[in-house]
Amino acid sequence: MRLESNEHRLRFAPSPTGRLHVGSARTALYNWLLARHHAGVLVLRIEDTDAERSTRDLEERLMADLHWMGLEWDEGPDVGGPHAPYRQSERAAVYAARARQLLEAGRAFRCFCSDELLATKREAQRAAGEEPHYDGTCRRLDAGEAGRRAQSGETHTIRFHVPGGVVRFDDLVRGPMEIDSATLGDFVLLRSNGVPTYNFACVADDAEMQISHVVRGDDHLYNTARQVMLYAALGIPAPQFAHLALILDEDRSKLSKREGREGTYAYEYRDAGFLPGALVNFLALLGWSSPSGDDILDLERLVQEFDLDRVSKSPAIFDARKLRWMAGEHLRAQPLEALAERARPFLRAAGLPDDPERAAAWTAAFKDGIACLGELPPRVRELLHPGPLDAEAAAVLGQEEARRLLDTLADRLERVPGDTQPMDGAQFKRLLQECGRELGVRGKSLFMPARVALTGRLHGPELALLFDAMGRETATKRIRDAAR
RNA sequence: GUCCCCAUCGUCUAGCCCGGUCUAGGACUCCAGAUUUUCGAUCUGGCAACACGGGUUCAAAUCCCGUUGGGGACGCCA
Repeated sequence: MRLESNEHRLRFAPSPTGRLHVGSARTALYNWLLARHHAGVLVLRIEDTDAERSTRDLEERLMADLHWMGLEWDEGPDVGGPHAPYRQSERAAVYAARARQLLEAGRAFRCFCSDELLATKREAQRAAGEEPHYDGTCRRLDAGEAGRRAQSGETHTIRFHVPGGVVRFDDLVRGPMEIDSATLGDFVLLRSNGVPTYNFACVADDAEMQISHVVRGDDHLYNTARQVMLYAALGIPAPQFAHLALILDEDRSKLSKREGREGTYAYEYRDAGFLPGALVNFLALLGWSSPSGDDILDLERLVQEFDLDRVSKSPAIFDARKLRWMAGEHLRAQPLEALAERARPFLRAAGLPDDPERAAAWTAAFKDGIACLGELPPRVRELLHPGPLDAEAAAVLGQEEARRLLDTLADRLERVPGDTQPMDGAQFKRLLQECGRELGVRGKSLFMPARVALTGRLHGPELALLFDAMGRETATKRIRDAAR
């Protein structure tokens, strides 16, 4: 049962009460990275003690979102493992045993205070400018008497008897921490329905599952103090803790409070066609930096370089612009074929033809200007069905010289039989330049009319790519139409 | 309100632990130029920060204290 001193057993312990949040995604990523970096183990534990809000469906989505990011776990509810079950709702016996242990040792007590009474007291304390917490009423009850009341069916909770004094622990990112337990108050271990609370279940499970490092957001700092006391009372050595500074929204509030706003959940990035490696890369850099100073890092390098010693103590703001840039970089780093394959579902979903060749041509044409695959279909649609010309574009085609050029070009295109001599973008470009030479047109006044004729717009990808993206037939027709 | 945490360009950060090499480096954004075809693409260049006040020291972004600012926690949620 003893843990090897340098063995790393990490865990990610989400509660299935919502989709995977980007903040949680980062926590999951850091845990995963640390486990992989140290050749350790990652445990996925489902903290579904909140029966009201937890659902199996959300649990599955959570796992799907983690998988999308490329994060795998070694032990968990789906894959099993030596410490199964990995769902807290299935581990009641573990918590009951621990609670009994604490009760018998006099480190916990039964509390018969009602919810309403507690709420009233909290309000009063708050109004008096005190830190609102449990006032210890039932702690003074006689244990035997309390036991009898419980026996007779009186509803009660089990609270931990906070011993007082200063709680100390060494945080791997923050250094030595000291928290005065007087600011904590006796907290609930088991609810009146017998279900454990977060802090209790967490400690019982981390201990049982031999977790060596707990890496989580620093909104848990006070919980860690509670948990450290629990470990002590239980006579179990505590794991090492590392508290991550939170990710903040652009308005500097906790990111996880921005429920309902765009870009809050991991799946939104998947649905928008971001490459998972891009989100992972971005999240990794929100609070950690590579010793190399590089920004674009793939999973392999992340695993190789990641460690807690370069994790930042100060909170980071989620900068959607930088993510966009980074996503584009990852997109462009993909081989064209692979990217086109990934693009097909997005084309299909947009009601566009999704055959491999056309997908490849479109992807080639537009990949430089997009950050995610979801941005591809609108561009393809516009290519297929150009809108009306704006004044500036119309002016380009209004030029006499441009018309003559396009007319010549159209003649050439029509003269070469398509089936015997297929033509690609590069050849088209040569043909265009040939026409230009004959008519004495070059530079902007050569390429711009062709661009407008083909797309109806002044800006866009390179002409050769555009030609390939629409195909010879369409291109020829558009050049001819524009020449009239 | 009480307690805790944090503090380098607008943003992510390097440097801070082991003071001098920092006239503070990189990246995103923005701006300019270049690419004798455009661009939200590419390349090059530029703007831009050690929150403030005290110490300590020959010397402080780096160490200490305070102020200010920001964030978090104060549940039978996690």
